[in-house]
Amino acid sequence: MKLEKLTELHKVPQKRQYRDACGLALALDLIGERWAMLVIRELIFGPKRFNELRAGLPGISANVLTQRLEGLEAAAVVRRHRLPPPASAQVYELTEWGYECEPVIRMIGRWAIRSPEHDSSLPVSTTSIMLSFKTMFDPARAMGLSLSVGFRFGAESFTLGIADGAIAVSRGDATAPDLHFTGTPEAVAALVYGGEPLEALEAEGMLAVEGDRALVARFATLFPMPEKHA
Amino acid sequence: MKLEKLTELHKVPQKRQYRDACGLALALDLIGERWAMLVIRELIFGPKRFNELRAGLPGISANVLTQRLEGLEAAAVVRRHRLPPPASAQVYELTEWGYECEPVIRMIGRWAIRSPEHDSSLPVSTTSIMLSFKTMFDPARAMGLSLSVGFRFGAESFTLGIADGAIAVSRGDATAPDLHFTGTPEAVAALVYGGEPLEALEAEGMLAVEGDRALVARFATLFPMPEKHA
DNA sequence: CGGCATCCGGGAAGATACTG
DNA sequence: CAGTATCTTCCCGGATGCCG
Repeated sequence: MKLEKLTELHKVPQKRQYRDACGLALALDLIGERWAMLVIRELIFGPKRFNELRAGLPGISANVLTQRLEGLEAAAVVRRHRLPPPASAQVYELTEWGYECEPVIRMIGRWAIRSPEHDSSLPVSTTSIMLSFKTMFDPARAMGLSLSVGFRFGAESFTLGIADGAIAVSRGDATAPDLHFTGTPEAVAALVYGGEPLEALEAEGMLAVEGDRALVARFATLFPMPEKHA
Repeated sequence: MKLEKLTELHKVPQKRQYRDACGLALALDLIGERWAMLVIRELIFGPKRFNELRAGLPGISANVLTQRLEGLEAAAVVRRHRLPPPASAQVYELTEWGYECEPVIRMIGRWAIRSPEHDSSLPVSTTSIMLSFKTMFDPARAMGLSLSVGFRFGAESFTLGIADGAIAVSRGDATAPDLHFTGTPEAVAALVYGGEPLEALEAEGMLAVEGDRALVARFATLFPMPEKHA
């Protein structure tokens, strides 16, 4: 072991902190590091394993993800479970308090999306697109509508339900959905947010739809983008 | 000019970005850098000059503040004004869209404050304490109450008004307030959030109060701290 | 494969000094 | 007062490799 290593043992790591009683400053100490909020986003719909997280966070490196998970665990935002053998893997899950920052995350996204910088054609994770439905849902446009929609992105599937002007999203296959989409998150985003015609996306093989096509059109209107700010 | 400088001119600065269509990721590109949200916080009650910002952000260095202001200006969150001569100074002000992230900032703080890590005895800026009143205000506890409160922290003064279960805060001296506090933000925090007795704070010379003392006691109950998460 | 440690290069943050 | 210039330190990102 080198000498510097020994001296490192003596100094407390002393994570960079704002040391401010303000709640915002504390929040930034807890979840303000690069990637931290995106890790939380990826866990919004339930526990994930290390490489599932990586898949939803293109560009993060393994060591940084490890550090973030350690930091979020220390902050009591994330909890780590060991799956029983023979799976011998770990899963990461938001704590109850961690789940409570979902409204915050949605509100930040809703604010930012009004920036002229926003480019909805960029890649998007499966969690992002499903979370965006909760963020952008307009209850007024769903008056009297009740439906269930299934989504399949590769091996992942989600269920979205709308009833009484409320929306719910969860992981897993829908049982007898009114609509079902199979494709990429980007294709679904192009349909709902980009105004791409369904026919074009189907023709390119980006998206496959089962269900009433008029209902698809209706569905795509339920998530209006707010106006750009200026 | 050194050779490295010349080569720097050739490479695009290429700010680190998430390049993700998710609104949250965009938000973090815009205001996710260290100190950025705290700069926004400091501007919530109106324009400030460079050194006024520094005063509310203990620990920030001048060059980092310069960079943040440049970044926030590029993101259209902050606007820079040149005051007319002879003042010849600049002020920084949130854009209309920038002001719209106040609810987001308050919500983040409200979430974070439930962390066991929270320490309300740490130093706090004048903006933080005044913003915290808007964040923590409980309309139910202010039923039937209508009052105006003045605050003076050194050269800065604020006015807080409560009426019809709503709260308003602005910069400037209150005209004929029901209560008036003179002292430090920390002393006010100790009274309202720390449960410190008014007498102790007055005896130590931390806080001077004008107005009905029973009303001070009532005022201090209007901002309940949420329970710690676990 | 999943998770973590290590090393390295570049760049952002922090501290201090300095200038118009 | 309002920033720049410079230097150091630390964090991030990528690559590699270890270990279960």
